[in-house]
Amino acid sequence: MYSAVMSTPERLIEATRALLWDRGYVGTSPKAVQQAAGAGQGSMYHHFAGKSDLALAAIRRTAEELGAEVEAVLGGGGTAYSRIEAYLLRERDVLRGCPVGRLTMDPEIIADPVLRTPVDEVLGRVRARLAAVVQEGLDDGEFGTRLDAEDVAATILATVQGGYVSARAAGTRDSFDRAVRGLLGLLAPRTTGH
Amino acid sequence: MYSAVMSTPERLIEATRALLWDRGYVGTSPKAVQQAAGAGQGSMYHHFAGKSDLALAAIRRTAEELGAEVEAVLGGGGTAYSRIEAYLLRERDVLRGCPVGRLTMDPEIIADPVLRTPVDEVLGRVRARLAAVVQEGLDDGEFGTRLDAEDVAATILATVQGGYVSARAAGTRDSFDRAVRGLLGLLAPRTTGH
DNA sequence: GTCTATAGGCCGATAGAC
DNA sequence: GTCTATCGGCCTATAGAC
Repeated sequence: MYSAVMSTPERLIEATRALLWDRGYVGTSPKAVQQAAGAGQGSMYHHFAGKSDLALAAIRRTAEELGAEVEAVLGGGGTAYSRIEAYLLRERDVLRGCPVGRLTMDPEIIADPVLRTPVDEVLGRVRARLAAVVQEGLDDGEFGTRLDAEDVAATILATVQGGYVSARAAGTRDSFDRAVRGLLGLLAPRTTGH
Repeated sequence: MYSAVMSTPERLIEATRALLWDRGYVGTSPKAVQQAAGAGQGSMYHHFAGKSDLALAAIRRTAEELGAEVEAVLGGGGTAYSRIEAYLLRERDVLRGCPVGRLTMDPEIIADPVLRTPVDEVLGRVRARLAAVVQEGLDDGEFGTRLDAEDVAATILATVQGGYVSARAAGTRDSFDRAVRGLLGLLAPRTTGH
């Protein structure tokens, strides 16, 4: 139940965001949204055309928020390695998973270009931002040679997204943390050679 | 609709496996299973106690199959690197995602220990198998030094699971392939040093 | 803007005939 | 084993009063 200081549309969007995160699109019903938002049936349909319209507003906001958070971490100062480390180690509710990545498992979202687009766009932006940082690191000789920045960026994003999967399967964030440590180990500047 | 040469329970399990893969647990209804299996309502409830019982049979079989496939690839000959490469490059229906990993996004599966256990177990076994191969590679000096085999194994599994997420978001397998290439680049024996 | 009433259909399951 | 009938409840809206 969201605070009454928020407008009804606001509360509906926030309730939908939380439900999409936890239960996905298929598992989220208008009725559940209304109850969580403290709004009536007629009220919801007055402000939004229907379930998919409400989901679109929720997804857009979640995507926007994620994009801003990632930019805040990757746009900071320090070496490329330290910024990637900061991205990988940033606070996460690991067992809850990624509010955006989770949506890719929903067939109805993947099948609908309107709903899929914001999901595709943020993940694409995160990947591009990671690639830029990796490229900086390559230019500065921070990482091993002969690496492709776009490829490594895809690996970093995938490690995070897949880390959630492992962690949720196990019921503990342990495997997420392991995956991140493993990746950092592979990325780490090897000053001693081998 | 599954071939009539299969018994009714067989057809029900196979239909459930396909639906769980594509639509998840929440998105899979007994009615849809019956139609796909060509079985009636009463028939389904005669062979299985209900939706979760049927899902359990389906999940167990899918998990078993995945475990065997992974073992076939990782248990083969060649260097550790080449076996990991074979695992990463094995044929996959990338846009369909992982039939096991997908289930971790289902709150009802994660919340039910009976349904979650087979999911947790296979992914755990895959990770352990990967770790053994990585350790062999470390012992043979194939990889950079100072790496933890368990951590790297978690990274490999996560890259695959997360690769599916990226690919489904984009609607193309491209980012999956990139993530894999990036990981192989990071793992690659660097004979030239840097 | 919000409410209640109503709709047709699916949900997951049970009962009992054949 | 498989069938049809039936269940209470939820799904996603729509309609129209207030």
